[in-house]
Amino acid sequence: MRFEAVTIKDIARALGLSTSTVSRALRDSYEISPETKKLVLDYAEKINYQPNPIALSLKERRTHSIGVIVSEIANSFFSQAIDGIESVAYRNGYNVIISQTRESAEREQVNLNYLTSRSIDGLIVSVSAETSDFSNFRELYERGMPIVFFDRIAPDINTYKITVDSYRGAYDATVHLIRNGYNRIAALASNVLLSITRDRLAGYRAALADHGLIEKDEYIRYCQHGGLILEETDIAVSEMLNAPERPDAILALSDKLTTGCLRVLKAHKIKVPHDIALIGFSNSDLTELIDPALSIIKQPAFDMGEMATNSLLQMIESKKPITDFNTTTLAPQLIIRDSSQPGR
Amino acid sequence: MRFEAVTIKDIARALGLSTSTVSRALRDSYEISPETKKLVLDYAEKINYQPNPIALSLKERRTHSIGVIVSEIANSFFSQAIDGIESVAYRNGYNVIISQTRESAEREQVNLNYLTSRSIDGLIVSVSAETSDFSNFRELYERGMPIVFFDRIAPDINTYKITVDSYRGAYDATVHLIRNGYNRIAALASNVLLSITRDRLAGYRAALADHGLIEKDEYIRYCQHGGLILEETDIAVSEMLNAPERPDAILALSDKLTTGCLRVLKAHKIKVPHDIALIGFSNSDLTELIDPALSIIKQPAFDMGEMATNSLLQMIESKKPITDFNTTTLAPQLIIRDSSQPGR
DNA sequence: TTGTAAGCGTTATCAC
DNA sequence: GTGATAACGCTTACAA
Repeated sequence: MRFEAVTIKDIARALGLSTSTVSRALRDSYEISPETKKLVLDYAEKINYQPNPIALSLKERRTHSIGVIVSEIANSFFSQAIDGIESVAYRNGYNVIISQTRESAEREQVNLNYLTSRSIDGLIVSVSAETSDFSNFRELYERGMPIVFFDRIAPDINTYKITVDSYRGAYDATVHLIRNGYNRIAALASNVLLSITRDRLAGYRAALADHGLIEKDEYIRYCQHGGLILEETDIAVSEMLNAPERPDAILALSDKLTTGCLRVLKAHKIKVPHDIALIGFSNSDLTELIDPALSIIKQPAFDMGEMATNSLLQMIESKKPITDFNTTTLAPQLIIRDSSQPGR
Repeated sequence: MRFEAVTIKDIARALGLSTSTVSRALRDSYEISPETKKLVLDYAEKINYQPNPIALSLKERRTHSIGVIVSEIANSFFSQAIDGIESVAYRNGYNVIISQTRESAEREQVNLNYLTSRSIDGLIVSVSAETSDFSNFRELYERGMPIVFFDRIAPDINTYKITVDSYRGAYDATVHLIRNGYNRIAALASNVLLSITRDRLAGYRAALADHGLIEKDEYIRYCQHGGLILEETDIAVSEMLNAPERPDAILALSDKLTTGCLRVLKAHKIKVPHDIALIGFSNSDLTELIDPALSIIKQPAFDMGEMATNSLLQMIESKKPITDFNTTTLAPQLIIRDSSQPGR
């Protein structure tokens, strides 16, 4: 099965011209006479000529494609971010090539090799939960591949980064819990390797300290696979519940963990917020419909995708190398609903 | 900013060989002596040679990329389907290029032009809600581009199609409502142009007829943009509520419409299922957490993505043209929870 | 104003 | 066993 294509050569042959004349006529070059132009243009139109982007890519050494690496497409945060990426790419004539790591560093590496080797002009990445070694990204970057990180960033690579103020999001959410009278606040965290896990935990800890609460090890539980497996979340939450002093509130530090935590609590017949309050990072559109209406820290995912893409395109299209990179830190949105307030 | 690449030429020059020898050595050709092979392979390894996929594409006239056109990425059903598509593509060494129509036929057309002209080997499509004219797809298809449709299909194009039995899904859900004592059942539908809208409505109507219930025009409302705009859903649901005899149950015919309908009902302070029962098509993971736990018709989105991609790859890689296409119809899953049962 | 030829990176065909 | 050359589709010096 093959897609049969019309080429410049076909036009040239049909019209008794050379390929270069046809090429120039198609690009409306000043060197070509109006008559020839019209002739070529009309004929091209007639036989529905479409330039071959592959040939152009080979010549121009750019593909007008950008690669995207995320852990999981079917996830509110990432699908919203990809939505933003696609929007900007579309407006600028770029294709978006998607791949997912499923939180595996190994798969991330394979995807990286696969996407690069010049079939893309640039890369937008949110690293996998397992990634501890960023040398592959660094190496690629140093060899000239424009890369922008968003959300889960590579700390030591000097390029554009789009993040939200995770520290503040966790801090504010924790303070909100404290103000509502909770003082045995647990944190359900993703993989400790992730930049965002560390930032969010730092915010949580700072809020506790600022309010004279003592941080307890048994109140912090990690999920290596970011809650991709519900069982993992189940174990983590169960451990919290079995702590000598059961927590009275839980702060969940990622999308999957927030809803996963609620699922586990419901399975244990624990009422939220009556028995335990819950607040967490989430980007689902449905959190307000949930029972109880979930208090969340929401990230501007769509905007992050847009901004990451704008920065990337700037890097790709800049003539001179960019050295002055900045990290854009967006504000998370704290949305208080029922799950984190006593008496609801 | 440019990605500097190592080519076969560089290797040839460095080793004092010809490019053809290097090429053959790299592909482990029997014509090349073991010593030369080792020399080339070692050097290629050392300088991290990666073949240029663009050059290969030009030569082989295939890109190992497949295009995907959906209405919206940030939608449970589509993101799960894309997940399935990416999985199969990844296993088979294909890239996935995503674009979204946002339910606009015009944008669909632009994306189509943009993706095709041979920068992809095949296309997976779920048409936009607005699409009434399939001639662009047909033309492209007849010119040799492999296309597979899923979910929202083009009825008259003879190729692989992956759908769910929408008729049955709607039929069974309606019967379920009837058996639970509801007899003023309304249907909240997406754009009437869509194949799935018509199929689902047909199932709904058949169930009513089979149980001696009379279909009423005022119980059927359409949303032109598939509920992409909440306002549209609000108007449709409000009209239903204002019918001379208010419906006692609503069947929502798409993902966005199901949750949108619940949102509107809640805004109107209408209790589900006490005042009005609700069941609808949905692929969200969170429906069981919603208040009330939503009864849904779920589509095997991930599987559909996988199957669509398998069929497409078969078309792409088949030597002889395929003529014997089949339409795969998967069973929807009816999940009964609280929103559609009286006394819950 | 138009044509010729080289080049983008690779492989297939033909020579030697 | 290895090398030259042409070709994939297109653009662009350079010639005419």
